Amino acid sequence: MNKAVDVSCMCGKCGDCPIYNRTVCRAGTTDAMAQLNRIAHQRTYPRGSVIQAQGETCDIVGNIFDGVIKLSSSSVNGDDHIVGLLFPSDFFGRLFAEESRFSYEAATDVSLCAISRPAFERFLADHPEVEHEMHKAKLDELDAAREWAAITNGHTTMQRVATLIYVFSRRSENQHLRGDAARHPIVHVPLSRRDIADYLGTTPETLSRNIQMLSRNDVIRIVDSKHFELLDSAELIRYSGESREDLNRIAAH
Amino acid sequence: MNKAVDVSCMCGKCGDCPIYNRTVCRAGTTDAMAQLNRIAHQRTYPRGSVIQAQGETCDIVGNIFDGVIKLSSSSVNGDDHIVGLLFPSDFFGRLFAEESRFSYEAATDVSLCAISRPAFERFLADHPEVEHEMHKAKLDELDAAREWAAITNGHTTMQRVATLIYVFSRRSENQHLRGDAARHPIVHVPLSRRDIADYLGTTPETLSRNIQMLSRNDVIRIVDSKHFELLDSAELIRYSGESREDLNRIAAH
DNA sequence: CGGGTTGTTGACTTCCATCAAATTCGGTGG
DNA sequence: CCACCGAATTTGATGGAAGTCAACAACCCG
Repeated sequence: MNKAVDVSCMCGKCGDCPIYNRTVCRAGTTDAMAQLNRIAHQRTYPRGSVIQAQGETCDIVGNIFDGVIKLSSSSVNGDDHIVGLLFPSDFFGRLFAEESRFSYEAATDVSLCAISRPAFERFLADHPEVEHEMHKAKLDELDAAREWAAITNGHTTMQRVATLIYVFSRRSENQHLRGDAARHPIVHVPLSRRDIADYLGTTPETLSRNIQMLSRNDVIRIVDSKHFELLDSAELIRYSGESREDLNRIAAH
Repeated sequence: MNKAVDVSCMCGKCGDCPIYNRTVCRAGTTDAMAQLNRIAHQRTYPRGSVIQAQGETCDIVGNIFDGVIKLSSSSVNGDDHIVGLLFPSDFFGRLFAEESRFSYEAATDVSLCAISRPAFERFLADHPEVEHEMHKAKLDELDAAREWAAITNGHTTMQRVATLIYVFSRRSENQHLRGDAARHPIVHVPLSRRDIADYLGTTPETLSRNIQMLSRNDVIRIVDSKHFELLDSAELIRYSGESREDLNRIAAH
């Protein structure tokens, strides 16, 4: 197998690309990356826009550059359920399928590297070492999806809420904290209450009650609707009903 | 890419293999299959035995020949959740990972073609066209897992029960029906009530109540605890809260 | 023929979805 | 800058679905 070379991302402006060190961008050789650069292009979507609708033909795939994409399935009755969230450096889109079973929607403003699906499939056929990396990443994603399914099922809403906040606290850990280092970390959850509720399989009302409860019990402080100060990490873990190790494994994604 | 040849299954006794026409056994060339035959071997597990424990090193992978494997995640409190079921011709095991996040247990007596994981990974490295097929199969599995997660979340227990029975009715459709063709189909659900409950994210008690309810309303007739006569398919679909098309897509797996 | 497992039924309680109303927030134009 | 509007969030009150505890029946297997 060719040695992977740490080269530029396929987005085309890779000097300052923050996500260059993952899956696709890491596995390919310099030649492969050059090839990718020719077929990839940057795009942005405003919050709320649909990148790929459920049941439509799958046109594009790619890497998320910035923002959060929600992967959701909506049934006939109008109530939809979010089955996954995609973050920067995650791959989005459905390879090797004509139509998408889920919709990909921008939960925040999103910018991404897009590639035409057929073009990327041809690229993968030429570069099995890249497909191998994609395959491994998908196996991890499958494990994560199942792990999340196990959580949303066997647990109370409060446990799910606590788990979510903890996972997001780990995710935003390496970002700049407001104020001095001695302060408690600020957790940023860039989703609306409705989106969080859809992800956790509950309603905005019940979600709000649980968040307020955590606040009343001094586990978190609500800075604004999308920012929480984490006052008592150990207590949050207790509310989640999971062990710290399990939580960290989930957060690792 | 090499042309796929419709050859024998890797289990080694392929003349009468009932599952030869899927993923691995279909994608490889004759040479590849011969190579597989050398490293694969048949094995059987009695009902209830653990094929691969959660957190243990992943030794073996392979194809299921007969029986049902449950893929479950158990938390510290002892309550475990079934995150997936694997049927004949499904691939089991976790490639490219040192330890398994889930346990693979025989829900019924199981016989399978087993291959050492490292040996199979070397095989895949030599045969990218087979890895490509594995990759595609996993993408389908990921979709199915997410679809199931959406079902277990947004729906009532009765809807989940109805969905499960319908899916199993489609699955056992091509098997021999008892009695004459005019009779209603017999649905075989080879799982214990506890396993079904764990899969649906409920309790044996609630599950039992719902099954009895379907029986009282003449949707099904309970032949014995694992066999149901499907009296009114349309009514079952109504109870499931899904459209017939969605159900069939789910059943297609 | 017992004893243990599995499945069913009943009574009670808790959690959460629902409906409804109040409040806050974000943006827009005066 | 402030007033205003609509959307998002929070709070309150209520009913229903389902989990829990407990007892019982059916089944399997030695």
